[in-house]
Amino acid sequence: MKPELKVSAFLANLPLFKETSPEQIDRVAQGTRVLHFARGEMLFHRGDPCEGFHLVVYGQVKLALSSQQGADKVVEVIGPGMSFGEAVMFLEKPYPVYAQTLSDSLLLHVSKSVVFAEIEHNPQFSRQLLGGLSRRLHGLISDVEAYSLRSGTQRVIGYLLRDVQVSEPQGNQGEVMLPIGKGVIASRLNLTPQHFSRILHELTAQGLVAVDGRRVVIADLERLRAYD
Amino acid sequence: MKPELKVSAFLANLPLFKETSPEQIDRVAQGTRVLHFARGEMLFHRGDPCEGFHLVVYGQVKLALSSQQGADKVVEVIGPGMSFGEAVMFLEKPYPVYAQTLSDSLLLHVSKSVVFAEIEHNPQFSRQLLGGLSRRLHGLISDVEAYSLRSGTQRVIGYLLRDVQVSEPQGNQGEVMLPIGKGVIASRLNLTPQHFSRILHELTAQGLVAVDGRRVVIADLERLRAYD
DNA sequence: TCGCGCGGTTGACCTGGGTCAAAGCCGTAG
DNA sequence: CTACGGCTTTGACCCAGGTCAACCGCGCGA
Repeated sequence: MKPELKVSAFLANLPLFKETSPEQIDRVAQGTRVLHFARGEMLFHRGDPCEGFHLVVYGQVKLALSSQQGADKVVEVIGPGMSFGEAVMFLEKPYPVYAQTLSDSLLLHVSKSVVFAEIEHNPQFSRQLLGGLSRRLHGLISDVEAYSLRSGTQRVIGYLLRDVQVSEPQGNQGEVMLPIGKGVIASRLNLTPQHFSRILHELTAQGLVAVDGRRVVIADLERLRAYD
Repeated sequence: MKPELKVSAFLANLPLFKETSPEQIDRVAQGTRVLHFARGEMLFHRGDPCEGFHLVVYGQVKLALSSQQGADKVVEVIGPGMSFGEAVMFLEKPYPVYAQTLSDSLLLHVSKSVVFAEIEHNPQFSRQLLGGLSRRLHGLISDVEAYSLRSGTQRVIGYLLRDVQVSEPQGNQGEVMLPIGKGVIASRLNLTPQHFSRILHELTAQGLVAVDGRRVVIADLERLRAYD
């Protein structure tokens, strides 16, 4: 299989291109590179210029801010099927965050020029982009909401409830497999690792959850939702 | 002057439409209503469905989150020439924030349908929208950065430095006229009014600024920038 | 097998900023 | 002029969450 075909196939499977015709996908594929990164590699630093946007085929990428005091803050964790960096592409500014893989990852990089060309004569694509940016924006709004008017415990509960797999329908039990290390989740939730650990401990003490490594069993979904 | 002409004229003067042709503007004007609000009026509540987006001709609008405990959090203050609500338009979700005027305001409301129609055959317009959303997104990222890794004092300083008018070029003095009440600014910066007041007091005590009602004189721009 | 390193946990202590309460400080409508 | 209501400030106190430091436990490479 030729590399370009593989790229087209990858693109076609991504949500962003689900309404895009094969010919259009082929055009985009012309400006797309396949990238392979090992865990912990840096995709770009804050301040780097932006040449396009990224799509995750498999693996995980964290977007984070770093302050001069060495304290980092994870803004977002990007998983398979998701994209990042579109917004930066449309401004004349450098990246405001850095990006680093959390596990070995396969990414696609779509160049700025082909995106701009596609916008020019493909309204579907524009709509998809607008939808994607809007979704990200909403996510950030709810992050701001969480950071400003919810306690650490409430943020942790919110995080667990978002990803919970309910065991039986209408059941009061559930389970979450944490997809990433606890330190990363803590930072994502604006907590120190210590504080995160303590919150989990406290929830355990109250019989709401049971933690075993990365596996979190929700013992009382009802009470967890009602937590004030 | 016919109302539609007035609408077209308003639209033509807004940044969002600066690259848009008169015919296109006229089309958009078909789906645009002029709205007048007195200070303190509610434009929409959190949870309301979204029928289009808003543009501010004159006046000020705050976008804010309200929690059940009655504590509100101002997400953004929108001034003349700026728009809001575009992102919500592209999702099937209701407004995540509420909007309220901070002063008597003249707004335009552009209906969803005319925006979607325009996207269909006007790539310039799509690009403008993408640019606008991207700018908003960047703003939110830097808000998140400020909230998570900067102290209250640093956020206040950042706010002052963003809007400062330097008296003489290369001067070490400057001045800021606060455009809105201190309580609103405090909330915008994720501070209580009390804390905000104390910070200003502290900066005054250190000889960095002088506060007189809504007028803030920056006495030592140098040292204020270097504040750690 | 051992040792080392990293991610996570625990404990003790501290502080930035929130809370509650009361007192100015205007501007405006009587 | 006066009184009332909305901001803003001040003071006293408190607590969620951060900091510093030690420790644990598991996986991995030599």
